[in-house]
Amino acid sequence: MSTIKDIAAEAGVSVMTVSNVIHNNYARVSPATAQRVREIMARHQYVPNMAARSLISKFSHIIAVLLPVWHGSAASMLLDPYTGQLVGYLEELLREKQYYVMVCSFQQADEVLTLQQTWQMDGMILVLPHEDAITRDLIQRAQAPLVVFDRYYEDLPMLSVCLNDRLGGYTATRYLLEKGHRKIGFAAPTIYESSVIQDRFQGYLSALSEYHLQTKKDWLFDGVVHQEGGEAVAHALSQMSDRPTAIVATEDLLACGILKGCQERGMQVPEDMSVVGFDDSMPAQLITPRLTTIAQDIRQKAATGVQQLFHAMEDATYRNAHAVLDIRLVERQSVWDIRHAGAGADS
Amino acid sequence: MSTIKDIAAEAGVSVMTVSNVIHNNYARVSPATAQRVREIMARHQYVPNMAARSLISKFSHIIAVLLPVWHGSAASMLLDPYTGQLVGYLEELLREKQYYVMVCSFQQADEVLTLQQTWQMDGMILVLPHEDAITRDLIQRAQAPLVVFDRYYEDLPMLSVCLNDRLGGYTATRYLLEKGHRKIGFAAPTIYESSVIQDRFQGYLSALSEYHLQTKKDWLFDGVVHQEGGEAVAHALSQMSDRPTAIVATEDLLACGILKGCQERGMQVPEDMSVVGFDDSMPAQLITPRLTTIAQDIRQKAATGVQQLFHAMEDATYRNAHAVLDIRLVERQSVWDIRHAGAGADS
DNA sequence: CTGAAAGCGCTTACAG
DNA sequence: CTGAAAGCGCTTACAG
Repeated sequence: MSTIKDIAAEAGVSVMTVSNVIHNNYARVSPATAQRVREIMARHQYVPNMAARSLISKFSHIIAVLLPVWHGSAASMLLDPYTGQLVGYLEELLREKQYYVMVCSFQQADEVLTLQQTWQMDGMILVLPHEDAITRDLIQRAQAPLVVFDRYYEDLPMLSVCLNDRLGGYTATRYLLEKGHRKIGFAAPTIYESSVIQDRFQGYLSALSEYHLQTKKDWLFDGVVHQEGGEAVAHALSQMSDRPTAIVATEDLLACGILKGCQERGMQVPEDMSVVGFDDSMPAQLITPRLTTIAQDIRQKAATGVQQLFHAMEDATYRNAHAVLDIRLVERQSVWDIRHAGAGADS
Repeated sequence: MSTIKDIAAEAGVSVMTVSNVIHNNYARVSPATAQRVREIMARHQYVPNMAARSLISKFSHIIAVLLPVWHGSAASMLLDPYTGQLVGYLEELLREKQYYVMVCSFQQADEVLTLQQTWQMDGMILVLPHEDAITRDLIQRAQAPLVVFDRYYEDLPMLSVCLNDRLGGYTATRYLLEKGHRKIGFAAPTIYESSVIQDRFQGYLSALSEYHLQTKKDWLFDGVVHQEGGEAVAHALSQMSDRPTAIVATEDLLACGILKGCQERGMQVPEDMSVVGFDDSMPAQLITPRLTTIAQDIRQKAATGVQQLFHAMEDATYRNAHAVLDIRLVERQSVWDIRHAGAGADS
């Protein structure tokens, strides 16, 4: 609870000398004085007050991790294993750089702008962006550098970190095609509203077209989220006369719901229904059969976003950059090889 | 970016009048003035600077959510579905009360104390406490109200929110006994170091003793965490000559790992190995068979902790309270009824 | 190498 | 009902 003033008094120097010691301005303070002041600070367990520092220096070392509120409840977001992990890595990386992280759920862009001003936040990170309108609004009106994960807009200068989602959709679909599948469906929380899902969808379509195949309207499942969404897809599939033999799902939990729902409706998985997921998050290893999925390196993704953010905080002209990270297919057991009645894959 | 000074100048009043308008001190400012000032603030989108406010008022409205770093990596903590959900609810509840939440991973109590002083944090919440030594140190040296989830020490004044863990362990075990099981094992991340797990273990033992049964050293699995831990348990079980027919696991993910590991080693689940989990978190519904588990109301738990915290922030004498929340058994399909060869449970 | 002074944006007694 | 003044803990030019 001691202040810079107390330290200065005890050391018999001015407060500005103490300040210089704190900031290691060696040019401005003699080694002997520095040493003495440092000892006194240690003895008093002196901790600088960030409020005072922030008030005068205009930066706070606070980074906001922004969590959009979906469907009225803020709590669900960290339940999502992918988001939880991403936020965990972000905290770890930011802390290493001596920054503080505030997690803030929000519904409207205005709330974020207010928050940013309230604390003079140095930067912001948006994960799991929901509605386009709000996200665009935020990007355009943000008063501090903002990095957006998993969404981009070509017509807006912005900092984004995405996967090579087109390749992801393509790779998942291509893999199914190579295993002999010709009737392949696609399931996503929202096919047409998110750039990322749109890209995965385009990848899916382009893989199909390489085989001169087309999708079928019935095989497109839009607006399905998490396990419940997947189970709804399974229900729809079970009712279908001309059923696909495989589904590309844009989220592991969704893929798991499909697998589980199909099993519970008497289908064999993967024999009767193959599924490829996305993310390689915790549920992928939990489900039976273990999920074949498009994996991403979440730690690297977090690190890339943090890099962009710090670059932007140092350089006011750096306000438009799009990082596109690699994906890779992780083969497990959720895809049936229908060319010959062999097992899907072993791993 | 406008300040209270700008607003005051434009309104032709003193800054203190503006301050009174902001704080709704109706006794100290005429309605007409208040109205005029309010309009000007709205037009300028005036947002008070918390750093300045905090500097002078000694409180910050910041609550720290403290995440202990396990095994060197900070990121894993939010991966845990229970923790992720708890943190999500905490953020939601604190935000409703107009508080800001900083998530901070830490390794030593000192880091937390420094952090608290740095930002003059009003309160702190510790989830997922790890080592007793560090946790006790923190409790004793904290300079602001601290609420601890899922751990308590009887010899220390502290604020804690736990489950009725003894009842939880008892209920899980008793349920297995009633289904005819007589050889029942127990698996936990750490049986002897955590008060919570110790309570569950006591509950387990007391249910056994009601049936005049004892546990066996081989059937106690200590130090097993998450799915990998569960798979290690399954491996050990598969090698065992005198194997238990059921396991009480103190964490859903651990329970899932046991189920999955047993399946992969050729056992039938639940026929050859029954499992009861703890938490009723997301994995419980994902695994096949769906997990019978001791459920807790995480939202209520979060709310109880927040209540304690605010009580403590308002009343400096409130520094010792232990909330014990109810549990309930959720019957699903992971327990086999071995009295007659019927199915375990239907739901 | 060291210090006195001004000031960041706000609130809190104290006067009127 | 309204204001002038002091000050929270710190940093930033400016002098010496």
